[in-house]
Amino acid sequence: MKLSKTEEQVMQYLWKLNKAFMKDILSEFPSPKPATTTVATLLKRMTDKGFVNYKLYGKSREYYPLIKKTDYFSKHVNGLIKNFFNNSATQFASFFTSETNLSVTELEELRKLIDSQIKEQKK
Amino acid sequence: MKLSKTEEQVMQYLWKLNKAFMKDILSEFPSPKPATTTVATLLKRMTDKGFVNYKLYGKSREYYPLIKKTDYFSKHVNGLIKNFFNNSATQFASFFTSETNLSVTELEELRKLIDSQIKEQKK
DNA sequence: AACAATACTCTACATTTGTAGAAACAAAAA
DNA sequence: TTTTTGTTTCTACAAATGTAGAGTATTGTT
Repeated sequence: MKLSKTEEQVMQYLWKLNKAFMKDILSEFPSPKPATTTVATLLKRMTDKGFVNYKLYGKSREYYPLIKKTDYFSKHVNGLIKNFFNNSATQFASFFTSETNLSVTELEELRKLIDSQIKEQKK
Repeated sequence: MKLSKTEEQVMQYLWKLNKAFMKDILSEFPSPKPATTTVATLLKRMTDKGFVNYKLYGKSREYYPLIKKTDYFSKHVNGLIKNFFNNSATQFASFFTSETNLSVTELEELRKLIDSQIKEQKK
């Protein structure tokens, strides 16, 4: 099961807030905000799909994500890689560095990251 | 305008083949192959959306992509980055290196890539 | 206690997507 | 030339998605 684009948006807010009531989510939306019922519907669907759960506080629900952003994401990215780069992460990386117009500073940062990643794994 | 998942699949084949008749595309599909009419519908929709065009050969059409894979893709990835990493490519890269379980060799390759990228940009 | 603000469920409806049959037609094969 | 095969358009239809009104319950406010 998968989230639709809009549901993903709501998920985004949930990840950011960790937990939130309707109104918190609503106030995250930029104008023009969707109708409350729209968000309610989305939350219901997301709950049905098993991505979200909630704690009851009286009548109100405090929603929280059931999936970590990174987890959801790595699935996502892996699908992407599989689909577009015949399953080669390096190929993807290559594409990524050349096409994502990172600045030199960013690239250097990235290299640092990779270095520590390498050290990490060589342990 | 955007391609749906299945349309993306067909696009994939088109990118691979450069140009193709119905049957070529059809034969790319793994079993169970979809009905020809299904693929026909998809191609029509893709043409309508402006992602594909064709050359007529008698009655048959030789389809070809109007968008380069990398172009389509960078848009895609940029959307992804925007959506999930508050528009920070470095954040994404960081995620990418730590979560995509690349091997040391792959990481080293990647570093090499970044290095040349840096050199490239410093010019 | 009466009212206003909230949150939730139900219902609804237009679009988009996945999938394919039926019909039309042309090119290739028999 | 009659038949078969491939290709396309039309039509169809169910599921998913985006969006929200109506109605109902609840809680905070005068």
